Parts: sequence; structure tokens; C-alpha cells
Amino acid sequence: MRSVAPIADRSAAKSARTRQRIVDAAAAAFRRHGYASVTLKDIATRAGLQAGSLYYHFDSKEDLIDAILSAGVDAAITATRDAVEALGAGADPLARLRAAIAAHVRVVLSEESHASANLRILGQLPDAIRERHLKQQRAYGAFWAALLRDAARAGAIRDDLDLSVVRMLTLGALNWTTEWYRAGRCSPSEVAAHAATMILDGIVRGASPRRRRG
Amino acid sequence: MRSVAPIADRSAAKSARTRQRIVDAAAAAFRRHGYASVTLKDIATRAGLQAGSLYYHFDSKEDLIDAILSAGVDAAITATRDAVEALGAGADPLARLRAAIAAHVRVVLSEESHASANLRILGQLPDAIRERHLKQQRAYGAFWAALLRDAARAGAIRDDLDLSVVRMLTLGALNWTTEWYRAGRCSPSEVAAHAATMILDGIVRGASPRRRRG
DNA sequence: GCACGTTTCTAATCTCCGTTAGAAACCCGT
DNA sequence: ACGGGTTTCTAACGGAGATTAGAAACGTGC
Repeated sequence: MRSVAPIADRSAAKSARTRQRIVDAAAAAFRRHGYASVTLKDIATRAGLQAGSLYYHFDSKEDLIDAILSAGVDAAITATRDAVEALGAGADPLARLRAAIAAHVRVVLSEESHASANLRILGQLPDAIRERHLKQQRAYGAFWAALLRDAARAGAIRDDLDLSVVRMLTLGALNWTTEWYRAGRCSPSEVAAHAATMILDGIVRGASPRRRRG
Repeated sequence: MRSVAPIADRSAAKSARTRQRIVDAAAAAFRRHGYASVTLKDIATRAGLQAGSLYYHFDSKEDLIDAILSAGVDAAITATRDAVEALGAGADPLARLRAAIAAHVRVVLSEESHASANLRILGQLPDAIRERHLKQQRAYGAFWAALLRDAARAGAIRDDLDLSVVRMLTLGALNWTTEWYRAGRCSPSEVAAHAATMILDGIVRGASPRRRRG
């Protein structure tokens, strides 16, 4: 946290701030309306500019999208890793999973971060753009895979499951929150708690989970 | 199942078949590429027509989208309801849930149905179109809510959970499969089985699910 | 083979969007 | 106040895509 920028940075800082304002506006618009229906004019207006002015800060629309995508995955990676590391190196693997789940939900539902915009438009992007970000996303996937692997090695996870399927289902449940969650009824933390309970312990009551009456 | 259409239906049937071919082509295209990047020309070509010819069958692109969305939700409703009802009226509520989960995954991952196209483009539609389909979607949501409520009333579900959050997280995990599932590694049924296990019983090993080591 | 209703094609229109070029406004040190 | 670099605006261009109108092709009953 730095307080006030030195004089030398002023002009550069001004430009950077505008650039950030544009990215934020774009992310907000994408979050709401998806990729297709958001035009550069929309974004510019929201950021207090004319459409053409965006090109002083970005080479193209794709360039702008790239910035948002990177910021989104970055936010998710940072948030979850920090949450997990805050538990300390020797923490219980299940506690680490819980922390990661909560952090992921929080970052995905937070308005400020661009993770939600990221998710919202992921499926709608031209293949060329998406491929450019596969690497970053794979890194995030690998992080989760490691969390699950560690828990499995510690014997904390039942052994009749394919961990990569579990990972995808889990992230699916968490990511989909962006489609239905609306502030008010229920806080992101409550959603996160539900998700952690459901994924780790299941929704069935009782100590013998696999019992069926049939 | 009717075998061959009567002569009187011929001309009408021809038109209906073409219409169906267009819907199928559109759904396939949307499933692959999302809403934005699919043009009427793409759809028409895939269906063996020229772009302008689509307008003989549909008033507008929105009209076509509507047809797909309806077909998608219909497919999901029918598939899950049939699967649940096939268990008989007195079936164990958890078994009914399992059946619904499996059916939902199957229909969402099947190439033929339009449910996957539906999910793929849901988040990308102009608000006007989406609102037109809220009712149908709510009906599907209500169906799942009833499944969970029944299970809860039968005492099969732990009572510290908000069922509507559980419902959303569950459908999220299932719906998100469309984003990552690729045929080959693992069948839809296996995914469905994993999902049912995870959601109902959790991924944690052992009989005392809530234990934590911290 | 003809006439008529149905279906498809062709070619043009209209609108919107991303993009660009050049002019204007702004900011700041001097 | 002036000048130079920075930032934004204005006004256009070019392309793409949805839509439309009218002509052509098809098919079927007579």
C-alpha cells in the first residue's frame, strides 16, 4: 500500500488510472450482459469516454478482453492461494480445501474482482482469445488438483473417486454461483459454507452415507 | 411412435422436417461456439439452405433462439421426470434424487438434445429473450425443489442446509459439465455417478463427516 | 402439361460495430 | 502566457450480419 504517488509518476499514473477504469467498466458490463452484447461504446460510456478514446489505451477489443481475463484468473489464483497459505504449512488438507472453496466463492461473487466477468464470458469467446489463456487457467486447475491430491494422500478422501472429475464438479458448483447468486438473501460466505459442506460431507443426514432404502 | 405420415400430411411434414433440421443445426452450432459467434449464415449452411431461406420458417433470429431454448428445457424436464417416475411412486427420496442427477447429466451431455446448447448460450442472451423463458426454467427449478423438499421431509437430508442453495449448487455442478466434459476419458454415466456420490455423500472418507483435525 | 401453393434462392438494404485519422482539449514545466 | 507531450473527441470508413422483396424452382392435383 503506497499512499500518494510521487510527482514524477503523475502523468503516467493518470493514464494508468483511466486504463484501470476502462477495464473495470468492461468487466462490470461483461459480468452483467455477457460478451456478445457489450459494445465498445457501452464500455466507453460507462468509463466516461467516447468509444474511439479506448484505442489510446488498448490496441483492440481483444487486447482489452485479454486484460480482463488475465486479471480475473489472477484474482482467483491469488485469493485462493493466500487463503490456503494463511492456514500454515501443516494444516489439515480438508481445512485447506474448505479455505480454497470459500475463497473461490468469495472472489467469484465479489463485484470488484474480474473473476466473475471472466467466468461469464469464458464460454463465449472466439477460440483464438480463449487459447491464449488456457495456460493460466491450467495453472489454476493444477493448484486445485494439488489440493485434492494432498488430501487424498493423507487418506482424507474416499478412494472410489476420480479426482479430476471431482475437481471439475466442485469448480462447476462454485462457478455457477455467478449465474444465480443475487446479493441480499444470503451472503457469499453462507454460500461458501454450504458448498464446502455439500462437497466434503454431502447433503445426506447420518453417519452412514451410502445407505439406501430401495 | 407413428410409422409413416398419411398422404394428407406430406407437404406440412416436409416443412416441419426442414424446420427441425434448422433447429438442430442451430443448436449444434450454439453448443460449439456460443451465441455470439454463430451467424444465420452458419446455421443455414449447416442445414443446407441459404441464409434468407430461414425466414420462411422463422420470423427472426430471436424466434429461432426461442425454439431452441424451449426444446432444451423441455428435454431436461422430460428426461428427469421420466427417470424419477420410472422408480415408482413410493421410491426412496434419495434414490429419486440420484435418478434425477443422472438424468440431468445425461441430457445435458447428450449431443442430440438441445439442453447443452441451451446452457451454453443462457448467459449470453439479450435480457429480453431470457425473460421470456424464465417461466419454463422456474418450472424446472420447482421440480428440483420438490425433489429436495420431499427428501428433507422424509428426514433424509441434514437440517442445517438451505435447500434452495443446495439446489443451485447441485445444478451448477451438473450444468458446468458442459464446459469441460469431452467424450472419451469418461462416460456421462460415470460423471453422473461421481456427481451423485459427491452431492449426496460428500467426498470425505469415513463415517463421521464433520470431523476436523485442526 | 398446366396452374397453384409451397419452398428456396438471389441480391440488395439497413443498421451497428470495431477501427482509424486527424483535430481539439488538457496538463504541466518554464 | 507558451510549447510539447498526453489524452480525448469527432467524424468518418469498412465490414459483417440480420432482414426483406421479388424472382425462381419445386411438387402436386387436375
